[in-house]
This record gives sequence, structure tokens and C-alpha cells, in this order.
Amino acid sequence: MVYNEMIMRPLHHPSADDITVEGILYALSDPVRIQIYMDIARADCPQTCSAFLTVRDKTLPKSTLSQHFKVLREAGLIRSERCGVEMRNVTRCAELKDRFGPLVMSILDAYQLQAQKRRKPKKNK
Amino acid sequence: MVYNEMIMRPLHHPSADDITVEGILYALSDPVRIQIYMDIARADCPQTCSAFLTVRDKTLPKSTLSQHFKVLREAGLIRSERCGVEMRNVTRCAELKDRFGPLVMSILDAYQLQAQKRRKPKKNK
DNA sequence: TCCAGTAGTTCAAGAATATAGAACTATTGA
DNA sequence: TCAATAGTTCTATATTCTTGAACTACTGGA
Repeated sequence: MVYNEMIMRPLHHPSADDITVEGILYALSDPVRIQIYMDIARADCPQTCSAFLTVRDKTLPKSTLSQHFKVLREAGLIRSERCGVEMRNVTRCAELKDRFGPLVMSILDAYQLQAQKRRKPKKNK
Repeated sequence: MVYNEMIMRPLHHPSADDITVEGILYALSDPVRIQIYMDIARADCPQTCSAFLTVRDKTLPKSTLSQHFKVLREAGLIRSERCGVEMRNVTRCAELKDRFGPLVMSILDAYQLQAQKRRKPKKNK
């Protein structure tokens, strides 16, 4: 089959007012997406999509990865900018902090805590 | 059709160690569920399921409501106890705070903030 | 003891959403 | 001009969610 009219739509970033708590929670409820978001947040420079072709030892198809980035972007968690052939992704932490206080930070902290426990679980359980 | 072997399974509550950040975020990413959870958390006594047959001005079928409670329960957010014909639901805030710090509290705070903004939006936007 | 009423669960079917391969757009550097 | 790279879109399939109907389970009369 031949695809007609396939077009590259401009990226959509919701304004701060349109970001919702539910949207943020949904976007970060996926194990792959929260890991991606965490890595972008921890990085000291914008991250490309293809930096995440393997996440948590799992290889992801490009199409799936693209969808995950779209979800993060449309939830208002990241800002993506096309830059030549690649995409630069950064978090929108500051805006989110203004709007929702420590929400996102405490999600990241809890996730990090959990990841640490996974790596070195206590014996007494 | 006649249903055989339909049985009322015992309620399952995950142990604190089996609760995950992703599970919590997923459970609270639904507008109905976060509202229910908020109401249970704010209440000063256990709440029954049927107290939520209408949520955010929407009437829910009993079967849907039952599923929502199951999701909250299996995410580790609430503890449900059958008490005669009804069910008493309370939050597991203390356990969650031990395990994940301020995570759940900051979700509730952010949600409350958002709900307030919905009720009285500023003119200058 | 039976029965009707109440509270909630389970099943199953249709609706909605997610995943991923293939085909595509878009940009760059040689 | 062209091949390579980065990411998107389409679409079919798989998975998950929603809900009405049928059910379980308990309770308080009569």
C-alpha cells in the first residue's frame, strides 16, 4: 500500500495551564517512560530520542520510542526541539514546580529510592 | 447463560515491599480514581464503595466502581475490609510514607491545587 | 427459616488504547 | 545527488478498559 499525505506534524507542547496532574501521573506510570524522564532530568544536557533505544536492558522499536516521547511531551513533562536530524529533549521541571510544587520532584525521588532497593534488597524480608 | 463457579475471591492487599511507584502513579492517573482516593484520604472515617456512585458529577456503574477500587487496592493505596454487607476503605498513607516519603502527599496536594484553580480560574490568562 | 433488600463482585462482549513493523519525512554530510 | 541517520506516521494486532447482566454474600425482618 502507498501512503499518501503522510506529513510530519509540528510538535505540540501544552501551555503550563493545560498541564494536569492526571496527565503527569499517567505519563510517568509506564516503567519505560519514567526511566526516560528520570534520565533526561538527571542529564546535564539535552538528550536525543535515540539515546533510549535500550531502556532497562530492553530494546525498543523506534516507533514505540517515538510514541513514548510524544506522551511525555503532551503531558507537559518534556520540551522537544528538532535540531537538524535529531531531537533535543529537556524537562520542564521549573514550570511544573511553579504549577504543582514538589510533585514531580517527589516522584523522581521515590522512583530513585525504589530503584536503589531493587539493586540492593535487604535480607530481612 | 448460566455462570458456574462464580466465587467471591478474598481481597488482595500487596505487602509494602511489593508496592511500586509506577503502580501508584497508574492508579492515580485516572480522574475518577484520584478523586476517590482523595476523598478517602480526607475523610475521618472509613468510606464505603457505594459512597462513590457519583464522582465529579458523573454516575458510575457498580461494576466500574468495583474495578476502580480493585485497582486502588492492588496498587497498595487503600486497605479494604468487608464489614457485613459493605466494604470499609481506608488509605495506607502511613505505610506509603515510610516506603516512598512524601510521594503520595505531594500528589494529593498538587491535585487539590489543580482542583482549586479549576473552580476559580484567574482572569489574566 | 425464609425472603427481600443492600453492597459489592465476576463474567463476557464490545470499546478504547498500546505496540511494533513497514513505509514514510526530513536533514545532513560527502 | 545520494546514502545515511533520526524520528514520525500508518495500520494491524494485541492488550486493556468499561459496563450490563448475573451472580455472591450478608442482614434484618416477618
